[in-house]
Amino acid sequence: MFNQSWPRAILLLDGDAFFASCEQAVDPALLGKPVVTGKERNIVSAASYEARALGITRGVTLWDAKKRCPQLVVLPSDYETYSIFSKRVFEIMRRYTPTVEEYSIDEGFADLTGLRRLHHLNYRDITKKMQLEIHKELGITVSAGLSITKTLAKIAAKKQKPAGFTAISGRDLPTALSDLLVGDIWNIGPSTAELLNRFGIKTAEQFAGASLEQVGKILTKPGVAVWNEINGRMVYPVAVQQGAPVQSISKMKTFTPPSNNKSYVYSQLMKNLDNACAKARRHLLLAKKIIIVLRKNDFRTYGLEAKLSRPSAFPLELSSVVEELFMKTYEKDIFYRATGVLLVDLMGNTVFQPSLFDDTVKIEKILFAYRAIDELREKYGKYVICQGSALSSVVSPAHSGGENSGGRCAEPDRKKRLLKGETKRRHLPLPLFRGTV
DNA sequence: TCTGGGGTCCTAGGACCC
DNA sequence: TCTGGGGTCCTAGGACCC
Repeated sequence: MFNQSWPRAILLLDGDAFFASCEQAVDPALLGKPVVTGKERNIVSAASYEARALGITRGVTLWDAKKRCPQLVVLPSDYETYSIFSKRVFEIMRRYTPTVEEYSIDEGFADLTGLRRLHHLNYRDITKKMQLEIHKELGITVSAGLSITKTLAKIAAKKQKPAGFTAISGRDLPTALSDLLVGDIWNIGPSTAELLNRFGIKTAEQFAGASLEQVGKILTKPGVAVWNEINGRMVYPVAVQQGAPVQSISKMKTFTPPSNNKSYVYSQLMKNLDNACAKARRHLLLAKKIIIVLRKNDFRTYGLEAKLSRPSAFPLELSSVVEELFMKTYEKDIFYRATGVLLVDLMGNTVFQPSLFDDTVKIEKILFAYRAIDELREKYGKYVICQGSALSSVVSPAHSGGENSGGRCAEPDRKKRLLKGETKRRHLPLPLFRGTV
C-alpha cells in the first residue's frame, strides 16, 4: 500500500481555541478576556485560554461556567465567520505546498516532503513561517505537529499548545509515545481502547511495540492502520480533496423539555426536513434515500429509511414519505427528546432527468416554487417560510426551552453587521469577507 | 463527560445468484 | 430433496472524528 521509501514530512496545523480565538480576532475588546462560544446550546463549545485558566473546559454547561466565572463573555457560535478564518488558514498553508488537506474547520494537514530546497528552509522553519503569517494576518495562533505520518503529526501537535511547535522524528518515536495512553491516539476511541486494555495494552508505546500478529488478532483493518501509522509507516496519505463530494446531509435537533405530544414531535421532524432539504438545494443535490430519526428520552435512537421514487430535495414531495415513516416509528406515550432527518445517496441536481413516468409539469411547478422559497430565505433568514406542518415548532412556546426552539429572527445576522462594519475590527486581515455571502 | 450536531468509514449478516 | 462453495449487493449498526 505504501511504497514511499524515504521518510515523509507531514505537518498538522491545529487552531488554538479556534472559535474563541476567531471571536477575539474579530472583536479586539475581547482580547485577554475569558470568552466562550456555544451560547445556543447552553454548553461551552470553545473556551479561550483565559477561560481555561479559570478551569472552564469544553463541554461544561454555561450555568456552571458562569458560576465559576461571573465575568465570562458568552457568545453564540458563528460558523460562517469561523469558516472564513479557516479558509484563510488553508490559503496560507497552500503558499508552501499544494498538498493540503482541509481536515476540519480548525485543522489542516500538509505534506512538506521534499520542499526544503524549494523554500531554502528546513521543515521546522517552513512551519514556523506559516505560523507567523497566520498570526500576523489573521490574529489567531495555531499549534504545529511535524512527523512522518498523520497520526504521529496529530500526537505531536497536541504536545505544546498554544502556538506550539513539536516535531517527532523516527528516532524519537519510543519517547514520544511513552507518556501517551492508547485512547489518546487519533482513531482509537473508548471501545477500542478498552479492548486493547483487556489484552494488557495500555500505553501508546505498548501498542506500537505489539506484533502485527497480536494486533491483527485483536483489531480489524482500521486498528491495524493506526498501529502502522504510530510505527512510522504511512497508511493515510494527505488527501487533497477538490470539492470533496458530500455523502450525506442531516439535520438533528433536540428539544427541551422532551415531549410526548405527537403533533409537536412531528412538527419538529418537519422542521428538520425543511432545513435538510434547503441545505441539499444549496449544494445543488438531490437525495435518493431519506432516513428519519427519533430519539427517546432514554437516548435510544431509532431510524427508519425509505427509498424515494425519484431523487428529491423538496419537502412538498417528501413530507408524505416522512409522515409514513413517522407513523411507523412513533410510539404513543413515549417521551422524545430529539428528531432528525438524513438525506443520503445524494446526486447532483443537474444530472437528474425526469423519467417517462414522472409528471414533468408538476416537477416544474415544484422547482419554481422552491426557487422562490430559497430566494426568500436567502434574503430574510431561514424562518421566513416553512412547511405548514412545521409551524407549531416555530411559533408554539408551549414546549419551548427558550433559545432552543426556532424563532430567532430577532438577532440580526451577525455577518451582515460585520460586513457593514458595525463591529469593531482590528487592522485585520482584510478582505475577510470578499467573495462570500 | 448523564449526553449538541454534523459528518465518514467499516463490518457483519442476510438476500440472491450461479 | 438434500448437499456444497463462492460471489455480489444491500442494509443496519457500530465506532470514531471535530
